[in-house]
Amino acid sequence: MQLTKLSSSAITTTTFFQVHLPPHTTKRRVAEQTILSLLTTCDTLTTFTQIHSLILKLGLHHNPLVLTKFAATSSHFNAVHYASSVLFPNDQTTPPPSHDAFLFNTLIRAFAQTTHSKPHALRFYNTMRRHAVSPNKFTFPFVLKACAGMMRLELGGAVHASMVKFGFEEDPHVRNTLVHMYCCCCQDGSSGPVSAKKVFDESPVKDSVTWSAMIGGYARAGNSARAVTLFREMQVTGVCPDEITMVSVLSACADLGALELGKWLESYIERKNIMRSVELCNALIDMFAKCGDVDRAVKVFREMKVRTIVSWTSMIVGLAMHGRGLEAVLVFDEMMEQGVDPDDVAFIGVLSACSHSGLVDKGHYYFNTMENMFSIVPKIEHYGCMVDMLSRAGRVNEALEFVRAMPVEPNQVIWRSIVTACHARGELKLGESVAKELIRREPSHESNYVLLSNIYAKLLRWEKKTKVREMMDVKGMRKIPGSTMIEMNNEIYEFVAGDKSHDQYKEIYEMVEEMGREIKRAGYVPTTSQVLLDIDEEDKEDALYRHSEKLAIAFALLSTPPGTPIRIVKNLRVCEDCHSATKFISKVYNREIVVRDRNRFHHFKNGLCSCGDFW
DNA sequence: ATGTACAGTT
Repeated sequence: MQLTKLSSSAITTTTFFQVHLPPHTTKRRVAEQTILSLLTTCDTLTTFTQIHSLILKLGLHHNPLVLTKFAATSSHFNAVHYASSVLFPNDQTTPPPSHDAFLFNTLIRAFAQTTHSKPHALRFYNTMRRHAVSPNKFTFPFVLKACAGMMRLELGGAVHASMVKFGFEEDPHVRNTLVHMYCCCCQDGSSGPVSAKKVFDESPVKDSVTWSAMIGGYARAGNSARAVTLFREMQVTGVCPDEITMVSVLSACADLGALELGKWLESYIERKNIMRSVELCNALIDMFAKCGDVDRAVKVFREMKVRTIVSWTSMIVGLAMHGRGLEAVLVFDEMMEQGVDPDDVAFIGVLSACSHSGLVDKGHYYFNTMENMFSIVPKIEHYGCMVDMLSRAGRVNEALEFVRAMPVEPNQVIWRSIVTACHARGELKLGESVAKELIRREPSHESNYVLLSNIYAKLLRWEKKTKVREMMDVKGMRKIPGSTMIEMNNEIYEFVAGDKSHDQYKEIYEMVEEMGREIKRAGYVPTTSQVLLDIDEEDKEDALYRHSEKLAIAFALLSTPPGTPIRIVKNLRVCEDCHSATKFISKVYNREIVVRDRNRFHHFKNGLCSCGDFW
């Protein structure tokens, strides 16, 4: 019998032979083997359905091996009803006595690992409990993983309680997954991974997985400083980090924009012989780009032997972030030439590269390519990139036409990018009406008020501007305070506007005064129109001098030898005045100043900025 | 069992 030759087309032949096989013969073992192999190569739902009926016809649905394999395969097709009918063929409520925890575990694991099947993993866990099948220590990691993927905190907590009841809370595997579950479930909460930290702290034995889960949890929750601190604590305890720990630490480092830390991490990876997996290299590319050393990111990228779509996308986004949009699209083309198909994220990357570098024609080309060549249906983000691209290029009317023609409902992000363009291009009447509409629809979003207030400032309508300000006060809203971070001697310093918490604050303010005098002599004129307060011009200049990035730059000028490049990281977009002042500072003090904005870099050198004032 | 890229902006 040549039934081991397997493919979809072999099914019919196989069916023909197998249905006629008498039970309990040696041939029956062949049947079992055949089914198992067929399940391995099963790649379409149709094939899977055929195998399903085959199993039932052959009475193999009591065979634990076949059952287990079938259950696992069913998750690929989200075929929960098939799995149920094989598990409980006669009676949907009572499983045969042969169904033990192992079988349910297989099923739960299979569904927990497939993105869209996680609810079914929980369903089978409930079924298991309903039938009083006792879970064992292998059950919990799978169930917790499903809870983590669906961010079901309450459910996760209940599973935790039942885990304690069954006495598995001491198992290191289970505990690690528990930490991970609590980390994943708290991501939308403001309190951070508190429950996870509690389990973490109470774990008597912590291995690299325990630490990775916790560090990754802080990094994903946006608490990057805490993630890095935890990594330092890990080193003290002597547990050696693995490449997965390092990916999380690098991601936190990228978020902080701490280049010195990042360089140290790379040498640490080298020193400890930590495996440079593709994911680790991807994290390095992202980190170097977001910390301002995009050339080093390119170096890592070029030295990689195997690249994934994430590697290419990180490189494209990295280059775009530094205003090197042309290089970014070249990398995108190179990727396609090498036969790597871009995904939707890669297209977001290349479209935003076009948008930030004014490459309107290329943007249109890639947008069309996405649908025509790769059959990727554009999402709201892709439309957003296109609207932003047209708006930035000063083609506000075309942007509006694009919005009208697109098949999805525009969201607030898209309207805000139009208002920003109106502000920059002097289309103030249009900007005002769109901003008002935004406030009407989304009254709790601070940035809508700020946008409207900026437009009134440009129109010199101070009374209206004050009114907007009052609306914000009534609702108890505040502008997010701007802050600037700078790395100096292995410390990270953070400045906010008018900050006086620094030890050397007097010297810093004197330096700011001096900087102001020097750059004015070189031709700098303060841009006072952006100051939100309705005060006289001289006070406005004063308010500008207190901006956090000027404080950080003054601190850097005081603390580093002449000629050293200065790197700072802002939490918001750089303001017009600081952008202009920094250009003059780079010339007058002969310093290269690298500023990381909320979403991109400005390299100031000799009075010019890499963004070409296009940002 | 733990990990990487993602439109606008204050």
